[in-house]
Amino acid sequence: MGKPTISDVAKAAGLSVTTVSHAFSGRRHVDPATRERIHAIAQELGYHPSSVAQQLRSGRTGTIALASSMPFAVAAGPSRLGFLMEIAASAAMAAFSRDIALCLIPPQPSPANLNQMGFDGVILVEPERDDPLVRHFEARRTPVVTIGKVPEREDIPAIDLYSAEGTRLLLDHLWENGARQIALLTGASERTSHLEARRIYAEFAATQGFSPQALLLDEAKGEGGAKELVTHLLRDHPEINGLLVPVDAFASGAVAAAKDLGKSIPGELSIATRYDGLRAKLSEPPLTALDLHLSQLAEAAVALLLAHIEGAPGVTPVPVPSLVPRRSSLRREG
Amino acid sequence: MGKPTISDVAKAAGLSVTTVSHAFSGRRHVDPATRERIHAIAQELGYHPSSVAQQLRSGRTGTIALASSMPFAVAAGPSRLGFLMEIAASAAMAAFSRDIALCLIPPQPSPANLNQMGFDGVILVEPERDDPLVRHFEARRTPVVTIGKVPEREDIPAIDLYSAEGTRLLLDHLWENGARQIALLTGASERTSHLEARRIYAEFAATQGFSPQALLLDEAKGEGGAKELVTHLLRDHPEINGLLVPVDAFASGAVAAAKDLGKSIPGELSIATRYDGLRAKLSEPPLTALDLHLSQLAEAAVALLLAHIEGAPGVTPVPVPSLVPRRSSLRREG
DNA sequence: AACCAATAACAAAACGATTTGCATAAGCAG
DNA sequence: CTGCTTATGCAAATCGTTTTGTTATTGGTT
Repeated sequence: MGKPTISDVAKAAGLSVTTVSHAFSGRRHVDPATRERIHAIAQELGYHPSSVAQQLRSGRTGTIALASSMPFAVAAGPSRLGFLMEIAASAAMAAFSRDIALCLIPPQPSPANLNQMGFDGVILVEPERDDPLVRHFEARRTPVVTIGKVPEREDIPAIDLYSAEGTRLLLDHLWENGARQIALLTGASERTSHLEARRIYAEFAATQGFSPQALLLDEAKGEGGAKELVTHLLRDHPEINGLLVPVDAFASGAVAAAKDLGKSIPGELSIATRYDGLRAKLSEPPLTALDLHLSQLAEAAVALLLAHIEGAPGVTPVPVPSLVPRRSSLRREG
Repeated sequence: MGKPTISDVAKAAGLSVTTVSHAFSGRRHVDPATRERIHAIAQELGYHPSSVAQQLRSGRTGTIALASSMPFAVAAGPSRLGFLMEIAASAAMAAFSRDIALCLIPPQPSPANLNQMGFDGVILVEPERDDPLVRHFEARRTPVVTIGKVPEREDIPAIDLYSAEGTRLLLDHLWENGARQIALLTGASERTSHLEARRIYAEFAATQGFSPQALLLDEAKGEGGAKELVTHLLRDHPEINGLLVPVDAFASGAVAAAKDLGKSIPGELSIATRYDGLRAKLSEPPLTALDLHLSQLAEAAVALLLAHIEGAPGVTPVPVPSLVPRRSSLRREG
């Protein structure tokens, strides 16, 4: 025999299921003595209301999901500790404090896979233009909010990553610390953070009067691809003495390339990246990066999503990134 | 008008819901032409079967949960990057590849909180004796497997963390690298990993013939508590030249204490910890630790849980920890 | 022409709760 | 004794599927 149901309890108590239901939900008055008895019997039987049945009735699952459209190589990475997991931890806390569970959706799920699960809403991390997951959930009328805007979709509620501001912080820092020919390497996909980085970079180069070198690389190529690309870049353009590489996996590759070429960091080449994760911290030398305040962003995203589910508009202010200067870009005196 | 239901589709197609259901599930034959038409209409209406309704019918939610009974201070930690998240990432992948979603349950949930959500099973990380979460899920007849055995509960399927073996590895290493008076600091809770560490440590001290110094500390006290405790320990027992501190937050505290006292690491004091996470890697000096092969354990746990849900016994072999020697304990030549 | 098997679709009963509208009984004022 | 509340509890509909048992309809055999 499986788990006891409400009617098992009703039967055992000699009452109707209605009364038992009311005794549990408190939506209507039931005689205190009866309620007491019902609870005792339920306890004894080990009865607990089925959440699935409640969900069916109420139309709410009490579950939200967290997904990333980034390729696995970047999103999870070899050490599995990254951006996404940092957000996941905070989001789980934030959701849970509101009596909501958080489901993890690993990178690049098959649509068939996703259909099986019911969420009240989804937080999507760093979506790209025409993101397939956005399409998927919109088709299903599942509310979506994103961390990082969906390009050209101002209508989708989003937590701003302030990529323009962050990029500016990093470029200014590199410049102030003596880099005069700065190159940029971003992911090739059309995510807001990359788009903004390229835009701000172009502006910056124009303002400071150096000739821009902006490279794109497929994110799935990971560290190895970046190493190869940067090796060529540095060989072809020996004048480059600063490198902005927002994708941290790429930054690791860039460091490796510089080492291979015998370029000292930051002596001959300054490097900065975006996400201050394991890679930035453990790099030799450690990489200048941004504190994106991910845990606050995650909390804000949860709040925004829940507001969106409720139909409330809701604007959540979030912090702007701050600079974490490290050895990879500290000023050379020469 | 809410989301379209199966009967909306049936109505639009002039068919019965039965036929539509079969057209989707393929459990019975429906005329290819009709099926085609049904799919077209469903597509147009934006219909997708409600997973909640399917769950109610099938009795399966297709969701498992991951929970830890560790206090937040240890489990999530300041950086939110730890043990648990590393397991979470791998478990999510493993679950997803089997068409199952993984729900994150943050540390120390309220029981009321848990009731709302329906899982087919739960993976519990490092439970302690009489763990409240174990009790909770057992009362609900929700299948549970653990990573790290539940003390005195051989009946609960578990993925072995091989704490005895790991402890022995670390102790042998410390000894071989010159530590002769080794103290032990574990969490005060009764988790298998602590219990085994204490047991093996006692054996080891007896065998090697040094006088054991085994300290306990409430896990919630975190790094600060450990620093204070270790400061006293080192002051009272200047002969101690090795320290085994499995809880990485405590290990950070121990390093801080040693530095405050002006003890050089590893010159005057060798330190080793268990989990090779951010703390161990970023510590100065970096800490000798164990590679617990968490991602393999997580996968094994998922497999074990699913087997358990199916009612199959199933034994999953898992790897034994391996040593990651670092500067904090490298042999001094003196 | 009668019979049987296969095909295509349907009606209705689950799954386990919540919710609404009623029914019965008791208490009390007039 | 009638009428009106208040206190209890129940029956039945509902949520959106899946599944089982059945009914027509067809085509092929003898």
